[in-house]
Amino acid sequence: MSKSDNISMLVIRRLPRYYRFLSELEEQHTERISSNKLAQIMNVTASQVRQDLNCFGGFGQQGYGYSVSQLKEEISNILGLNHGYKAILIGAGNFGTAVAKHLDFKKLGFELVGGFEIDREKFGETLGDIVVRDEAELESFCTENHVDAAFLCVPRQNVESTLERLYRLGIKCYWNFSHYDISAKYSDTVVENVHLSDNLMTLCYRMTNRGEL
Amino acid sequence: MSKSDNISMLVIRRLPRYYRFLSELEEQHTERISSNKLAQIMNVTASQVRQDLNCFGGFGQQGYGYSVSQLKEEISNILGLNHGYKAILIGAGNFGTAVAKHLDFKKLGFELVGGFEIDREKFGETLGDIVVRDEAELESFCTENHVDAAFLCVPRQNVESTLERLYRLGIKCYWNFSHYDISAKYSDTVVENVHLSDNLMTLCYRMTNRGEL
DNA sequence: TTGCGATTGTTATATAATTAACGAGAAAGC
DNA sequence: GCTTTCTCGTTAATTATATAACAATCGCAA
Repeated sequence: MSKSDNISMLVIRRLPRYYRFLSELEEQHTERISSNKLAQIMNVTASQVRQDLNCFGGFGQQGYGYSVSQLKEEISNILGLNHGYKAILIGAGNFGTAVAKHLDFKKLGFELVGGFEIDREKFGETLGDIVVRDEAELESFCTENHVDAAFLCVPRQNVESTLERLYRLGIKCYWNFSHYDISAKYSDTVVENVHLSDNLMTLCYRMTNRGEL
Repeated sequence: MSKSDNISMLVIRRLPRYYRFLSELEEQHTERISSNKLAQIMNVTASQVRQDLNCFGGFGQQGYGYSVSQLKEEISNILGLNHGYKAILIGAGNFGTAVAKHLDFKKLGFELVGGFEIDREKFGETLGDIVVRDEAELESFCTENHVDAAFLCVPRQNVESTLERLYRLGIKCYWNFSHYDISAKYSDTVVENVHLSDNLMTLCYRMTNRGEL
């Protein structure tokens, strides 16, 4: 499928950004775009745009540029946004709720199929498309329903035990909101972390040392 | 203050992670740690640990290693976690609420001093330490109170106008949760983005291509 | 249908980041 | 107090990433 089998994570992490800008261009009914113009809008170099895209194939045409809709489609395929991976939400607290309600998972390659909580007061609550279940039902649910990934929105002290249960159930893909490093512990997993605290500390650093920018 | 004035963002972004692991070590009453052991726990190389830390100073001692509490303190100072920057929350929807309630800003270098919303039903609501105000009061509030940064939790279509108002008020440090690229537009700002959609798409890619890991 | 301007894909170069190597200095044991 | 072991700080080597350069190719106009 891909030209090279060894594509840098840096390139991968830029793909959603390309996708985002291409979506905007499409909304504005722009049909074609050159690497130069795209680079200008995105505040990067044209070289990088061309080289990034060429990791996956020659989507452009000399003298013309790239077709916005076609390129967007290609990136969507590369990312696998059409897969509709089945995901469950673990933890329906403030964050879990916000995540479940806020995002359009269908457009992001996923389908949210269930949510689990410890707090019995929340059982039966509806969050977007899903219903909050008793966390004790996790095992039965996952054996009856195919689940590809878990969105971890539990407090840090509960992560390790939850993780062990999920791992035993064969669920090894995590979107991790908790203040805990999964990847440092389990190596055969796929983890994307959203470490909000880390991110905010970085902002703090940059505010403190902003003279150097 | 720092040995070199040109420290890579990659190093900076690793600092909160060091801080996190050092906090854990401190909780376990570990007094000293070698770069080797720390690297092992964090799943990185010892070389990187030593070189990262040495960007800011020689905090260790040959034959001994690093003092956990001292090193943690040093990193805290480097990040500027003691500053207590005054921040306001823009948008008290699902995400804004979750962010305001969930995080311990004091420990992260900030103090949340106000929240603003369009939806009048939310005016007067309490979120953690703050009260939700009418967004129309933004200008008066910011002239009466010193504000260093804004946490942007508004939907994408409202970002641009909000941003313009904040910028005019002299607030140029943003923690951005919206699906929009500030840094590509304003250059004299400090922005940290939490692009959840981008992050989830990356997870999707990695699940789709996990054979290559 | 021919030629010119535009823009890609790709190769070469420059820059940055990571890892390895090692000398110097401190602690701990004898 | 001497020696051995540890472990840092730092410099050197390697690897990875980003930028620049340019030939090949295509649309478009004359």
